[in-house]
Amino acid sequence: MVDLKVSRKVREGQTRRRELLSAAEVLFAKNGFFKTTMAEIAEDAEFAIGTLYQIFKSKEEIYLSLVDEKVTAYLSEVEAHTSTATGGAAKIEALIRTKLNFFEHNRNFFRIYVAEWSGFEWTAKSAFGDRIWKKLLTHLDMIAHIIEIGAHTGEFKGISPKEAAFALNGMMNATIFHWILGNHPPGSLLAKTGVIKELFLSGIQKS
Amino acid sequence: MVDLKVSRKVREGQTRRRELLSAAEVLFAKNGFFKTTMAEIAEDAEFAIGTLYQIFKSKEEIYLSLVDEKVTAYLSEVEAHTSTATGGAAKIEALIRTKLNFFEHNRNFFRIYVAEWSGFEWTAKSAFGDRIWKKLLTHLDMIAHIIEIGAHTGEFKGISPKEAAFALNGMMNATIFHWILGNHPPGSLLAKTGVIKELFLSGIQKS
DNA sequence: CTAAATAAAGAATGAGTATTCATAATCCTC
DNA sequence: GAGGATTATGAATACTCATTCTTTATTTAG
Repeated sequence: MVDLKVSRKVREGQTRRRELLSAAEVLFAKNGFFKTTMAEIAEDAEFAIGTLYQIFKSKEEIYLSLVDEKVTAYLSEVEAHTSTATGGAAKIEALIRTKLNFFEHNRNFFRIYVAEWSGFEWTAKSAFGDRIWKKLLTHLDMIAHIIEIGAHTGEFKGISPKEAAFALNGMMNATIFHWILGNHPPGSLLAKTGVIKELFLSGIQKS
Repeated sequence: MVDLKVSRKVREGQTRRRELLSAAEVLFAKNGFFKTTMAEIAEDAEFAIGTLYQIFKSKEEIYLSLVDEKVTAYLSEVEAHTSTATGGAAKIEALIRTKLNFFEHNRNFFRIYVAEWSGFEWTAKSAFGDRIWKKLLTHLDMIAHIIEIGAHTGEFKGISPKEAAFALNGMMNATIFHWILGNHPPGSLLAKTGVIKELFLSGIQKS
C-alpha cells in the first residue's frame, strides 16, 4: 500500500515532468530560449507558474534537462546502431541513418540541437550546460574513432579523423536543416541516407 | 569650406559607426544578442548610451547592420573569386579557399554568422533580418548553380545540386567551427582548403 | 563674441519577466 | 470526516535592461 502510493506518486511526477518538458520543447524550438517565457510554458503545459518551480528549479534547468535527455537518447540510439554494424562503411551508414531517423521524428528538437551546437553553450555555461557540451564532443570523438579504424584497415584515406568527423557531422546537420526548411513530407529525410553516404564516401566528382 | 566641413562630418560619422560596430561585434560574438546590453556596447565603444541611439535606432539595428555588412562583404569576396575560376572543381576550390580565408580573419564574426544560420532568424524576423536570410539562401543557390553546371558538363555526379550545396556548406562550417574550438594558429585554417576539397570531390573512401 | 542649433551625456522611465510567497485547494492518516 | 500535512496557485515582488528625455557641452553662423 505504502509502496503502491509512493510509486503512483512517482509515476505521476514523471508524467508531469514529461508533459512540462514536451510543452517547453515546442516553445523553445519555436522561439528560442530567451524569447520563451515561463508564463507561456505554464500556460501550454496547463500548470500554474508556481508549479513549474516545484518541478524544476529554474528556466535554465528546464531547458538543460530537456536538451540533456534528448541528446542522451539520441546518442544511445547511435551507439546501439553503429556498434552492431561491421566495417567502416557500414558503421558510417548506420550513423547517418540513425541520425536522420532520429531528427525526422524530432524535428522540433533539431532547432534546439543546432542552437546548442552553435551558440548557447558559449553564452550560458553552467556545469550542467558543460555536461551536454562534453557529450556532444565525445560523440564526435566516437565518429572520429570509426574513421580512424577505417584508416588503419585501409578502407579509408588518411584524412584527419577528427576533421572528417566534423565534416560529416556538418554535412548531416546541413541536410537536416535543408529538409526542415523545405517542409518535406515524412519519411523523406531518412531517404537521404544514401546521398550523404555516397557523398561522404565517394565524393561528388565522377571518377 | 562648406564642402570640407560636411565631408569631415561624414567621415567622423563613419568612423564612429565603425567603432561602434566593432565593439558590438566582439560583445555579440562573445555573449550572443540577448546577453549583450546597450550599456556594455556603450562602455566598450566609449560612447554614452544616448549617443548610441543617435547612430542607430535600436539594439536590433546595430546587430543587423553588423551582420548585413559582414555578410555582404563575405558574399562579394566569394562572388569575385568563384566567378574568375574556370571549371567546377576550380570554382569549388575558390569557394572553399575564400570562405576559410574570410573567417580566418573574422573569427569573432563566425560565431555570429553561425548563430544567424541556426537560430536567430527563427526568433526575430524583421524585414531587415529577412534580407540577410535571403542573401544567405541566394548564396547557397549560387553554390548549387556551380554544382549544377558541373553536373551538366559531366564533371560531377547527378546529386541534387541544392543538397550538395548545403552539404558542402555544412562541411565548411563544421571545419571552421572545429578550428575555432581548437584555437589553432593563424594561417592554419586556410591550409585546410585541400582537405575539404578532397573530401567533397573524391570522398573519404579509397578507390 | 554671442546666440541659436546641434550633439553628447547619462539619469530616469517603463515594460517585461523570472522567481517568490502567502493563500487556497487537495490529499492523507487516523 | 477532521485536521494536519502536502501541493497547487497566480498575484506580488524584484530586478534587468532598452529606450527616452532633460540637461549640459560643443559647434556653427553672423
